Parts: sequence; structure tokens; C-alpha cells
Amino acid sequence: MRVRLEDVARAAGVSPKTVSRVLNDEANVRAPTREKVLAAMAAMDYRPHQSARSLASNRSFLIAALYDNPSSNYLTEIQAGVLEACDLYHYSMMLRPLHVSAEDFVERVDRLISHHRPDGLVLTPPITDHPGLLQRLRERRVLYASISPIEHKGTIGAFIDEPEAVRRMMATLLSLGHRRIAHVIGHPDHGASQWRLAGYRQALAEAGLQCDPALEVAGDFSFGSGVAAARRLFSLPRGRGPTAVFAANDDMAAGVIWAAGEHGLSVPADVSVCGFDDTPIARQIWPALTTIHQPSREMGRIAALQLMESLRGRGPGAMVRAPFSLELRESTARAA
Amino acid sequence: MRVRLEDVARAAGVSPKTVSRVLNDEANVRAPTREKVLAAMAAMDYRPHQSARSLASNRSFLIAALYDNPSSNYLTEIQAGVLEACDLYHYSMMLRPLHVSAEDFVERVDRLISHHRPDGLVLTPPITDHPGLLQRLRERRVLYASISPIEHKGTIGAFIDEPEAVRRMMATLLSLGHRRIAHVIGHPDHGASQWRLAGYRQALAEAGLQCDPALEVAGDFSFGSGVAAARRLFSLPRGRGPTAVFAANDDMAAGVIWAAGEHGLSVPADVSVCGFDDTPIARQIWPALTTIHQPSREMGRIAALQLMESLRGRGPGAMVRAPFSLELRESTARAA
DNA sequence: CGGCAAATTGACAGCGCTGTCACACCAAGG
DNA sequence: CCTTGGTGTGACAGCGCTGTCAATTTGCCG
Repeated sequence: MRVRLEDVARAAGVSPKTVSRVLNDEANVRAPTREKVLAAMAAMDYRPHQSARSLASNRSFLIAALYDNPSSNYLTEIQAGVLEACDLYHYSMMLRPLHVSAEDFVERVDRLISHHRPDGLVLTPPITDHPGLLQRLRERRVLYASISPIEHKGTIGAFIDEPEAVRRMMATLLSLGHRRIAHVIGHPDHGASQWRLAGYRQALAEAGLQCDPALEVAGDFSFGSGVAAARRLFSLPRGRGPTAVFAANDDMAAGVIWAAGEHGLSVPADVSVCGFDDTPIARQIWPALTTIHQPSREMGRIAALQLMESLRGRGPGAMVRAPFSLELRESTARAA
Repeated sequence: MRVRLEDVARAAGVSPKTVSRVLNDEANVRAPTREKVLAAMAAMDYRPHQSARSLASNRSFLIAALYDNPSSNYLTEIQAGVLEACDLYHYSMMLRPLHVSAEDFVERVDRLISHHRPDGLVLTPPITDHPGLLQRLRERRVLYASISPIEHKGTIGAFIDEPEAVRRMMATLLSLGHRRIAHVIGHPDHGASQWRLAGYRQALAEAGLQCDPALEVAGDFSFGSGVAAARRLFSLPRGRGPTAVFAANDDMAAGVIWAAGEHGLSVPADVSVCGFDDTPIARQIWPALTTIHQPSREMGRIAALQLMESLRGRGPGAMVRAPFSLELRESTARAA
């Protein structure tokens, strides 16, 4: 038979309730008593029964991470970060893929919450950007942490300063002498797509350049959409085409490079290409991709930590800014 | 207050135990009674409390999927498949990244099991190939399903016939006239690496060709190891180098193609390259990669289904063979 | 229609833990 | 000396469900 809390109590010569106190790190246990109990726990290799704890305390020790993200690398990183934090606090994590555009999206989350009763949620883009869900969560008083491209006041989680990141990328292209810079826009459901587009436009404006609608092409973050977008860009009449393409993520940038090969264009000699996110593909194509690196794993960890701190009732928490970096590789060069 | 089983019982005019029977789909409940109960459940939007169920029945309704896999795409697919199956049976899934080569690997799994008490495990390569773990699981009588490159008797799960897949790939290269075919070997901890290497050697032997040790280069499934392996292959003296390279997975194949560019070799004109797994990268590089496609998501689903069927006490189960396909793309051509 | 086995249902205890509250103890203050 | 109030500990009930086993009903047979 397994070791129960009662057994530990007997061994330590205290009541079960006291063992429970030690287990939950509660105040008002004298140091020597705590020592005794901890020693007994260790000696007997006691493992608390999570279901019993949940039932009695009405907590689940579970946090659910929700995603709807085509990029599995990104996801894996986030996941690893959240798991690190969970281990620290003896929480479990559950993962749910969802479709924000599905009609019953909010309802599905609702059911998930009723069924698994997570103590909190970690939301990743683009779920972070779904106002309907956020409102529902607040109504149900479900605590959540966001991982987001920008800061949201009154929310906990982690963010990077995307507008600033885009500004840096555009400044780099401009300083290389590029004047006709195209942008491949991301998936419309992602707030990030808007931030990146807005940053692109603003950077052009600040450099005193005209926006050319022909140089803003829609995509959806997929490799294929990058190819399609590039085909349109590279078919523009001579002199009207771009000398540089800023794709809103790496997959699309890889697609652009692929399409450049198809059109007999050399990267970066004929056209510079840059991406965003620094997923593994950025280093696995030739030429290697100039891109923005964001610390996804770290962000996952921070978001989960913020969440669990809040669950412990440690103050209000906030969104923590995580640092990004611009990775200058071989896909960008001075304008011809 | 939330709706409890007792409330449903009262509404349906039966005892709590009978509601429990309906909930658990047990036999020996008369059809009209079952209807009444189901109606009451639906009307009241009853959601059973998993922790209470776990505590009382000593089941967790949780299955844990264990992995140690550098390829996040593969993982995401498996995960999606397992989740599909879990939804069907109202189980939850938890995911754990592990390191098979870590000293405390088995102990870590042990702790995981003690802590979360999953009703069963889904093992993915290379964890499937760890004899120490499998033995420990049998000792502890923990049910597991394997997702594996080959069939194991007396185990449940899903597999593809890798030896046959390798044979098909080699037959394709041979029929294109290649005689000097190199192999980039996978990570030594993966059983798959051995199967793929063995299949490669056997195919050469059956074609009456000599194995050349210089053409068998070690790798570890990573893009970088593919680059390194290819550099060695492409530095061989004229006439001793390969006309085709069969890499044990797609990432390494992509590395080989990358290195070919570096050496001024054109793929497939100067050298053919093929991979294994058909991960997204296979289509995102140029030229697109000839490779073996395996239905990872399907395999995850099958493994989880086998597991849950076994948990329900439905017979012994078996390893189900899943179909693979050879994807012939632009990275392979007739030998020069 | 009685009698028996099988099918169906219910009473009750208890899974392993924590919330509540009562109690014991001690130091400081009057 | 007795309060007072804070601190540390324990008794006890109960979280929501299921296992066990007994009670009841049903179906079927002669």
C-alpha cells in the first residue's frame, strides 16, 4: 500500500493536519516540528495524492496552456518554458490546441475549464488577441497569463516590444540603402500581424518614404503564403519591384527565398529578405535568414511563473518585458 | 454551487450510485433508467468532478505522453493524434519532455508516475527503445503503448514497417542508376537509426554492391550533423564520393543539401539527396526533398486508442501497422 | 402461480486530504 | 496574580464520487 499523509503523521508523532500544513508550506508551524515532518516525509518517500488534495482544497494544481499556432517550434519552446515553471511549483500542465476562428471557440474553452478545472491559463498568440475569450474568462474569474507581442495593462504574463523590434529591423534595411521595401503580412487573426504591419508603415513614413500598396502583400504565416506573396512581388514591372522583403515571420521569409530561386533572383545580391521569430528554419535555409529573435522559452516560463505567483496570492503581478535581438545573417545585403 | 452527482440523482429520482453507473457506462442499468439519468444530466449541465472520481476509483483519467525528440513537428503531430483519442474517451493528456541519456532517466519517469498517477503512458521514439524503462514499467505494472519504427510483439501501439520503407527508398535510388550511395546515420540512441542503417546495408548487399565504410557517416538527426557529414562526404577524392546521399531523416538531408551548395555541387544534377519522415522542412527547401512520409498523427491516435481500450479491459490489443509512402520530389534524379 | 436465478437498484462506508474551529500554550501587560 | 492576545497544534467533518454488498425486482421455468 502507498504511504499516506496519515502514515507520515504517525511516524513524525504529529497530527495529520500538521503534516498537511508542512506540505502546503503554511505559516504557524514551529521550525523543529517542520523539520521532524520533512524528515519523516523524506524517509518514507511520501508522495501526496493530487486528486485528494484537489478534492479537499478545491484547487487542481493544473494550468492549461492554450494555443492555435501553426509553428510547432515556437510552441515547443513555450511549452518547455511553462513546464520548467510548473516543476518549480509542483503544478501540472495541460496543452490544448484550439481554433480561434471556430464558431464555438469560447464555448470549447468553457467546457475545458469546467472539465479540467485548471487553476489558471496561459494564453499564447493569437488566443491572447481574442477579446471575446478574455471577457468570458474575467466573467468566470479564471486567472490567466498572456504571452503577447505587446504589453497589455492589467494583465499578467510576458511580452516583447514588437513595435521597437520592427523599427530596428526596418532601420537595418534602410541603412543598407534599401528604399523599395516590401512587407509580407501575417495571418489576420494574429494581433502580431497588425503590429508588424503598423511598425513597417511607420518606419517608412519616418524615413520620408511613400508607402506603396503594391509592396504590401497578404500572407498567413505559412511557407506557402510566402511563396505566393513573393511571386506577386517578383512579377512587378522592373523598377517597381522591391529590393528588400520584410516577411512577418520566418516561414514566409523562407517561402520568399524559395520563390526568388524560382524567379532566377539571387538572395541577397538581387533582393534582401528578412523574417521574424528566429525559428530553426532561419538557420536551415541558404542563405541563413536575418530575423528577430525572441526568447520564447523564457517567455513561457515567465508567464507561468507570474500565473502561479498570482495563484499564491502574491500581489497583482504584471506583464514582464522580455528582450529581443536582431540576428543579422546572410539573407540581407546592401541594396544593388 | 456546482451541480453534483447527488443533484442529478435527485432530479432523476434514482440513487447516486445509479447515476454513477450511467456516468461510467456500466452494464446492468435498464434502458429507461439510463435515459432518465442522461436527460437529467443534460438538463442540469452536469460535469463530473474528475478529482473526486479519481480519488474514489483510483483511476486518474490521465495518460502521459513521453518524448525526447528534437523534431518539434513530429511531436506536434503525435500530440494532436493522442489528443484526438483522449477527447473521445474523456481522458486528459499530459506531455513530458525527457532525456533518455540522462543518468536519472528511469527515476524521473518513476517520479512522474508516482506524482501524476497516469492510467497509462504513450511512448515515442527513442523512449520506446529504452529497455531499462520498459522493464521498470512492467515491474510497476504501468500500461504503456509504443509508437515505434518496427513492430514489438506483446506490446500495444502503432508502428510502420521501416525496413520495408528503407528498402523502397534504396530501390528508388538504385533504379535511378546510383551505385555509390552514402548514408548519414541517425542518433545512436534511436532504434530507428539502426533499422535505417541495417536496411541501407541490406539493400546494397541485395543489389550486389560493396558497402564502403567511407560512405557511412555518423550524424545525430540534427541539421548541423547533416552539414558536417556532407562536408566529409564531399571531400572524398574524385570517384570515391557518393552520387546519392540517403540521410536518416529530413533535417540531416536538408543539411546535406546546404553543404552541397557550399561545395558548389548542384542537387540533384551532381548529387541526389533523400531524407526520411517528411517533416515540413522537406517542402520548404529547394529542391524539395524526396523522403518517406509516415502518418504520425494517425499513429499517435492509434497508440492512444489502443491504450484506452486496454484500460477498459478490452482484450490484449496489439501494435497496429500504419502505412508509409514514398514522396518522390526534386532532390533526386538519374545518376550523372 | 410458486420458485429460482439473474438483472437491477440502493445503502453505506470511505478514498486521502484540507477547512474550520476549538484548544493549549506562552509572553506581555495590568 | 490574572487577563489578553497571539501562536502552534489537533479533532473532526466532509470534499464528490465509487466499491462492496445487500435488497429488491424481473424474467423465466415447470
